[in-house]
Amino acid sequence: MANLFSEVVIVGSALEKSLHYSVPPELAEVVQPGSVVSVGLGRRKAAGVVLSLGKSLPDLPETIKIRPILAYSGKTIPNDLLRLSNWISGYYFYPLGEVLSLVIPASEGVKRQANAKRKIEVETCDDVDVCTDSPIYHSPAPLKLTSDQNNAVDAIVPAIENPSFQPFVLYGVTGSGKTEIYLRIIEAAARAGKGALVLVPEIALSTQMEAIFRERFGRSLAVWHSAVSQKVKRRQGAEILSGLTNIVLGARSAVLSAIKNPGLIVVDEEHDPAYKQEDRLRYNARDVALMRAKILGIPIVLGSATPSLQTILRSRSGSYRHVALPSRILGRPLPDIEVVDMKRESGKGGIFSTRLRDEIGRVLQAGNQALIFLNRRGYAKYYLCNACGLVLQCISCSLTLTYHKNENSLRCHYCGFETPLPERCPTCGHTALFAHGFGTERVEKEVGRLFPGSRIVRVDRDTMSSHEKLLDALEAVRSGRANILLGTQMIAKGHDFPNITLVGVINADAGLQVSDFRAGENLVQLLFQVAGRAGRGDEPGRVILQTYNPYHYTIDSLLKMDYDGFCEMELSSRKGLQYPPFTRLLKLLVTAKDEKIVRTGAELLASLCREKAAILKESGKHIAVLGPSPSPYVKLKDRFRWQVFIKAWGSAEMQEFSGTVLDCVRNDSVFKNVQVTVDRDPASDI
DNA sequence: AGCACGCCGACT
DNA sequence: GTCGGCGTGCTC
Repeated sequence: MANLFSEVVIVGSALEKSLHYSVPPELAEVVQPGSVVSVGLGRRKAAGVVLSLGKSLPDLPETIKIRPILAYSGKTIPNDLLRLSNWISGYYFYPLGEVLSLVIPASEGVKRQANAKRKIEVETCDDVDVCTDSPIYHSPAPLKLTSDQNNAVDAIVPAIENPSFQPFVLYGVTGSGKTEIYLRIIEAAARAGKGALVLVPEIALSTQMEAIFRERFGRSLAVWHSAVSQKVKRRQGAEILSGLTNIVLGARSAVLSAIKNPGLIVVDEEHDPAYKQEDRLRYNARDVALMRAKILGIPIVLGSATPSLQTILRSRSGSYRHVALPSRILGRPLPDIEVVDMKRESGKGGIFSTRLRDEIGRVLQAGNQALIFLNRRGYAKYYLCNACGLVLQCISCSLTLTYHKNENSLRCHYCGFETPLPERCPTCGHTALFAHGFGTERVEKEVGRLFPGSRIVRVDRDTMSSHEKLLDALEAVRSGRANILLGTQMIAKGHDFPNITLVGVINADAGLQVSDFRAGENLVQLLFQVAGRAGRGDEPGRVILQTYNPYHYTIDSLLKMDYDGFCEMELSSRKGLQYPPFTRLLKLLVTAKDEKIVRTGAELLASLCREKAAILKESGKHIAVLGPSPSPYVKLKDRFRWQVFIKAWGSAEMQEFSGTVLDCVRNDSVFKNVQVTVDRDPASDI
C-alpha cells in the first residue's frame, strides 16, 4: 500500500502555510480532513488540523524530513466549519491556524497558547446550566401569535423544511415579539431533525433569552458566552460535537460552534456593533454567520428593530427577504417620545431637567419603575486644571482619565490604569483641579438626593463585576425590589421589564461629537433600543430625551419613531460621500512603541498602497487610498497608532488589492519594526 | 506563534 | 570568564 500523507495546519500558530506529515497505517482509516491531530514541530509537540490527505507530496526542500502524525485526538472539525475557517482566514487576512484555535473548543485538550497572556476568566456560573432531569421537550407555550407573527413564521418555515440559503430580515419594532418567532422557527428546525444557532450581541441580553430558551428546549440547548466557565464549556463542547445538544445560544464566538446538522441561524439585533470583535481576529459575527448559512445552504434570520444600513440596502435590492413586524404584541402602543432642550434649562450643566425630574417623581409615586440611561460610567468625565488648562490623561493612552468617587481614583477606561486623584496639577502644581462632565456614579448620587425614598440599582461595568451581580440586579428590577434602573449600554438592549413606564435619556447627544461617519447610525439604533424599554407591560410608556441638539436629524427621527426616514437620509448621505454600505472599507493599523517609527511606517505603507492602486487602475479596477493619518486615539497601551484606509467598490477588488499589499508588507524588511493590523469592514475609526 | 541560534553588555 | 538582552529565521 502506498504511503499516505497529510497537509496539516498548526493550531494557534501564525505560520502562513500548512506543513506535511505522513499518516501512520493505524491512523489511515480514522484521520480525515478536519481531524485534530498531534504532531512534532521542531522540538515541541503541537496540535494541528488535517486539511487534506493524499498519496503524494509537493516538491519540498531537501532539508525537510517528513515526520509522522503522532496521534489522533478523536475530534474532527465538521466540514462546513473547516470551509468557514478557510473563508474567515482569507477574508479577514488572518492565519488559518489562529482561526482554527478559535474553532476548536477548549474541550479538545489543546493548549491555547495564544491566550496564555490573557487573564483567566473567573469560573462564575459553574454548573448553572446543568440539566439532569427531563426542564427535554416542552410543548410551545400556548401563546397566540399576532397575524404579523404568523406571517413571519409562515414565510421562514418553508426555507427550513426545504433548505436553501436564504437571508431574512426580521424587521420588528421593540416589543413586537421577535423572540417568540425565533422559538417557533427553531422548533420547526427541530421537527425537521435539525439544530439551530442563535447569536445575541452580549451576555446581558442572553441571560433573559437563556431562561426562555431553556424552558422550551431544555437539554438540547447550550448557552455559550464568556461568563460560562471553561468546565461547562468543555462539557457542552463534547455534547455539541456528539449531537446531544444541537441548539446553541451565544455571543459572537458561538458562530463557530460545531453544531451537528444545523438547519437555521438566527442573529438577533443584527445591527449591534458588539458583533464586531475589535482585537486579534477582527471579525463580524453577523457576516461570518451569513457565510456559514451560505456554506450550509440554510436560511438565516437577521432580527432587529433598527437593521444596519448594510442590511437595509441588501433587503431593498432583494437579496434579503424582508419580513416586518410593524406593531407591538397585544396591541400595546409604542412609547410617547418627548425631547427636552437642555439649553433652555435654568441650572446649566445640571443632570436632570425639571421635566424629567417631575416625571420620575410621578412614576415612582404611581408605583411604577423608571429607567435612566447614560452611556458613561464613573463620577466625572475628566479633570481639568483651571490654572494651566491641563486635562489629566492616561500615561499609556491618549484618553482622559475618568474620576471614580467611590475609590477616589482616576481611571483609564481603555487600559484600566488607575491612580489616586492628585491634590495638585502634575504640571503647574496648582490646586485648581476641577471635575467636569458626569457619569453614572454621579447620577446615582443625584438620584439619591432628588428621590430619597427610591430604590436604585446601577448597572455598568464598575458595579457588575460578575455575571451573578448582573443577574441579581436584573432580578431586583423584575421583582420590583428596585424602582429605578440606572445604567449604561448594558441596560439598553433586549431586556423586558413590564413595569418600566418611563425611560429617561440623560444625554442623548453622547456619541455625536465623534468623527466616525457611523456615529449617527449607531446613536439612532441605541436610542431606539433604549426607548423600546418603555411600556412593555399593561401601562403605556413614555421616553424623555435630554439633548443640546433638539433639531438634529437623529433626534428628530426618534421623536417621530421613524427609523425608515432616518435610513433614507443616512443612505443618501452615504451614497453622496461614497461610504459603506455603497463601498467597502479596510483599515490598515500601524503600531509601534516609537512615535516616529509608526509615522514613517504608515507613510511608507500608504505610498506602497498608492503604487499598487495605480497598477490596478491600469486594468480598470478602482481603489482609493486614504491617509495615512493618526488614529483618533493616537496612543493606546503605550503603542502609537497611525492608520491607512482602503476603499473599494467591490469585495473582489478589496480582496485582490489587500492581498497584494499585505504580501509586500510581510516580505519587505522596512515594515519589520512596526505591526500592521488588518481590519476589514471596520466598525469604528478607532 | 514558539523556540532556536547568535552576537554584544553587567554580574556570580 | 558566563548569564542574558531580544533581532532574525525556521518549523513538514
